[in-house]
Amino acid sequence: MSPVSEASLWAALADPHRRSIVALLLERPRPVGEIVEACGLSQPSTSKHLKVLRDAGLVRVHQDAQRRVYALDPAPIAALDAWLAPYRALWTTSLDALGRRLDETSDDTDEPSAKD
Amino acid sequence: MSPVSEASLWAALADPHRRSIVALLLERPRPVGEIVEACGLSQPSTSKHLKVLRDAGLVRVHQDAQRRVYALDPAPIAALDAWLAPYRALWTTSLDALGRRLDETSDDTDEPSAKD
DNA sequence: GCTCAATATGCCTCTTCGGTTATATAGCTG
DNA sequence: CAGCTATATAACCGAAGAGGCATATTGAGC
Repeated sequence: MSPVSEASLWAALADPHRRSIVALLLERPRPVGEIVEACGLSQPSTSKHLKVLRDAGLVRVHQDAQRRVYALDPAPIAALDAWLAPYRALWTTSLDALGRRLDETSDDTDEPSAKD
Repeated sequence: MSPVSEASLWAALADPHRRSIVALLLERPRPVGEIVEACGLSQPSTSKHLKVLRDAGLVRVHQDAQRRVYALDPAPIAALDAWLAPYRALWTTSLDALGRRLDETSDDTDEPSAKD
């Protein structure tokens, strides 16, 4: 019944520009032109990103004359939240248990930091 | 705070195999061999995925003889949760406000619920 | 020190993805 | 209907990513 696969949801959000768009639409629905301007991308490129977001079910379109107004659809993000749920226990409930786990497995003072 | 870029976190989780690995490690820390078997991938490919996860800060390694035992690190996932926070309001607090928004912009009848 | 076991890396290929330019479509306006 | 505006789609290209095979590395055991 799920109209969109979780895979396409992750794939959609993997791109930083698309996350920006999603963030923009969190504030309020916007027509394409506005998104183009805000993102600094070309119009075709933006349209493609919007298509990916549409296919992932993350946004909905409302046609208003020649304008297409995009709005966020919360459902897929809620699905993300659901995916996250089992992990949330790691830093809320049993932080100590995990702490022990990491502790006994850390010999490695490595920091993968500063990649990007 | 987060030593690793959000971008690499998303990129890491964008791959379904890597999400599988993360899910495996949620149950318990595992050596590479076990992950290889569970994922059905080749050992080199698995090692590469593990490197990506390491670079994203999602996993930590504990060397045990020749074995490398990988364990989940909750911090980056907590960061994901933080990212999600502003959106969470969409389906918890102001569902009605958003409902109106979607309503007036709906040309498509959708169903929530989406698993992989 | 040699060999085996476990894991990581290098190299190569193939596909996917994101961006660009050019063009098509649809609605408005005169 | 002509022309303009707003957006989508197509064709193309270069870059990145994921998988496979072969090989390097490292620790253990004899």
